[in-house]
Amino acid sequence: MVGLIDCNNFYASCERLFKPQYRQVPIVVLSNNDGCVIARSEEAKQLGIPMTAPYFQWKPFLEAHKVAVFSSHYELYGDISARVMTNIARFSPNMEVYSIDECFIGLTGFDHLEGYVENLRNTVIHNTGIPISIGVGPTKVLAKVANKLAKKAQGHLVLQRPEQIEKALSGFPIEAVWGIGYKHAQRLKKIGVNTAKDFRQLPINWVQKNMSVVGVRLWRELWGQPCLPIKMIGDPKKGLSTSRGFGRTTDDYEELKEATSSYTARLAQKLRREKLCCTVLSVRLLTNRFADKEKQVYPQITIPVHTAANNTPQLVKHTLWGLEQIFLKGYRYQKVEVSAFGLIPEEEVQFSLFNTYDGDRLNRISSLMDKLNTHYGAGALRLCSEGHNPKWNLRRDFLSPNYTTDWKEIIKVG
DNA sequence: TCTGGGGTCCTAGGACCC
DNA sequence: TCTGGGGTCCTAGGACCC
Repeated sequence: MVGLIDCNNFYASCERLFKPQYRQVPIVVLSNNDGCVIARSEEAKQLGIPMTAPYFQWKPFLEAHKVAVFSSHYELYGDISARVMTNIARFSPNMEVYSIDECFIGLTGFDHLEGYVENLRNTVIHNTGIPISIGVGPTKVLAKVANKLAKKAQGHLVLQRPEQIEKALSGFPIEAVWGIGYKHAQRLKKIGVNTAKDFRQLPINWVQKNMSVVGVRLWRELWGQPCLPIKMIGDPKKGLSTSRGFGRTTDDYEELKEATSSYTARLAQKLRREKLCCTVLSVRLLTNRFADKEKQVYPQITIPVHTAANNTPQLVKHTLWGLEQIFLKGYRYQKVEVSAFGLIPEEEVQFSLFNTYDGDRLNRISSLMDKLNTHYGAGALRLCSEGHNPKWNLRRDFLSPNYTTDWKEIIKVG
């Protein structure tokens, strides 16, 4: 048996944790750049605010209904997440942290599951203040189903007996099944498949043909045959990327250069934090997909890095070269995306036969920059090519304090 | 003016090899 | 007249997730 635990309205719950005055009020949390709504408290959902509602469009509504608005604050959420996961870990030897607010636990061989998960739930809520829900089933996909149903019930649900599972699936909308996205849901509904039970009744050949092995695994999992194991050790990262909309569009090459430099610097920093070097970089420009009258282009380039690196100056040199190759005049761009692939641990870097750059020196410069930026604040020291006063710094107008990760901002009582 | 950002996995098709 | 077959690697694109 598998349990899926997730935090209810996680970001909103985190914001609420240290602000009792927001316990009963609707809360929304915005994406980077305060672009759109990515988390809502129960009260905000009741008001009918949809996920990814653009903030600028919904601002009047939010104000009218006195909805508390927060910018996303990943330092805080990451820290609270770690607390929740540490608490859960004590309840199973087998745990996969699936995302910042979700994890699977192995429960095979456990007795009295109902009571066990109820106790788990109460303990986590008591120790962290974050509300959670638990669903248990014979497979991951069924645990997901149970979890969704648990939210509507008393916070935990165990699906075990076949007739119990069948009943749950017969009322479970196909688009709510984990792994069925918008496209597949549309296609399935067209042929009369509206629930998880309907999907399970489809001939497996049809599923294989139309939805590949991914669909087949899903189908089997719904029949209680585990195809998705609990992964205790995360796979090594395949890639890292930094991408961000400008909050407007631009056709100015110099500005795109600054944005590319600045995003590459962030990417390099992320690599260094993870002690990884990359052997491949990619740069992509994107026009504004919402401007349907304008011509859309998404030019992209993949750039080899001959000696794996993670120092800022060298990576910037590569991405700026890439930008030069793909830049098309006459379009208004809305976003730059810089990614790193072919990641290898710093200590395993092989030097290229044709190595011509002074890696050591550049690495020392980068680590010095990291130190100074940690001390004086992000962006205190940066490359000239990042520009003087970048207009694409994150907009975070509604940021809450670093309650748990900065002594200066610790909450005061009394 | 404004519409997230960071990931994963799978497939098809092309290039290349012997 | 005939124009292999089996393999690998890479890339682009699609679909999905939180």
